[in-house]
Amino acid sequence: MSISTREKIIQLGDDLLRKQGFNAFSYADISKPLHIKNAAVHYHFPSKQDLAVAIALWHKDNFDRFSQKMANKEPKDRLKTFLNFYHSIHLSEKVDIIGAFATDWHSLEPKVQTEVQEFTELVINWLSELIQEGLDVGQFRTTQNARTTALRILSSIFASTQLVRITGDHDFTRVKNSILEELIN
Amino acid sequence: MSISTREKIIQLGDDLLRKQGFNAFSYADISKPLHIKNAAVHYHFPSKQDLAVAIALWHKDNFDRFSQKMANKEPKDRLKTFLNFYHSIHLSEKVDIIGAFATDWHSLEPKVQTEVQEFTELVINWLSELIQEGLDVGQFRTTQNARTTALRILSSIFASTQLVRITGDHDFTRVKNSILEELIN
DNA sequence: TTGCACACTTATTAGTAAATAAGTAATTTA
DNA sequence: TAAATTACTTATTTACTAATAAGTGTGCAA
Repeated sequence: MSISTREKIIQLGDDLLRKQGFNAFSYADISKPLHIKNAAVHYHFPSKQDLAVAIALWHKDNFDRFSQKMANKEPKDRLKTFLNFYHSIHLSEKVDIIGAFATDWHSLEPKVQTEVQEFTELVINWLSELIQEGLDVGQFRTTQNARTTALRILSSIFASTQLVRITGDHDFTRVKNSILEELIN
Repeated sequence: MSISTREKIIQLGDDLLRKQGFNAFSYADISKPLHIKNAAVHYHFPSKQDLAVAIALWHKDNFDRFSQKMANKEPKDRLKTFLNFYHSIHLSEKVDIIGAFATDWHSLEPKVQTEVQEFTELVINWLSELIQEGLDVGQFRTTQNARTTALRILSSIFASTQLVRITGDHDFTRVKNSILEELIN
């Protein structure tokens, strides 16, 4: 089962969005590497905003699969896998999708914003539950409530994918380790 | 002493950069509100990259003045003022300049990147010193070293200016308070 | 008073952007 | 096997982009 043109466009669009920013790539940047014409991209995604919606939905689907796969693991391991996932984002020179959408927020149509909002809440809720569970079983410690802790972890780690573009590699590992050290008993 | 056209361009450029993103605004977005022609903007800043350099330098100058003004205050108050400054960024619907530059990093020329790097190190060093001082006088507590704590505070607070565009207002105050509660003895 | 720098405007260019209409070949369905 | 449907290409349009060349008026300096 080979990957469809539609999927290739979404994946390349996601790549460009997170490497360059929503307003820094064009349909030509997608059509050329795929050896198709710009009109073919418009066939699958009439407007760039439609492509943005598809990218957001793709992330929701991926995250759903991810959280299902993690469901039976213990909180500590789920958190580590989550942070390792961000490490791979960093290594591939991308930024997190939430930050990429957020900085371009005012150039996104409502239909895109809604999908991004739903995806973000998905991630925050998943993190909050994971933290609450870790607190309940005595694996984690924190003086804050679960959602606040989730927000701090999420913001720290996704900002790091941005910050290390400026300050360099070593700071990513620093932040990642400090999140684990601070939380895990 | 009225504000010069050059300064007006820098300030409006900064505003647009942080509200819309570097690739989402044009010289027309600057010239129109200032009632000048697009060529007048090019007179002061031949290329958009030159404008970006000027914006970065402007932030460095501002931060220098800010840190001088704060020099005699105690660590706790310096940190609170710093976080309040980010609160005002959030209220004006902008994102932090570091994140704005970071997501558009690959569309910036080396001369811009260098200025942004210097500004960012300025902020991180200032924060690190403030934290170290707070630890020394027993005002703060943390299990991490000063730079790591600085990175976590900076990333949390600047990511929050982005994140709350998606999740809404209340989460900013949550994160801000949690930074203070966690650190201050 | 002249000449020259400064801060612009007028006018234009070359390039790129997203988007669309119309056509085509291959596959699927009725 | 005829008629749709799918997945494109060809060709074009409209709009906007950063950037530049050449000109203009104002004020200061020699």
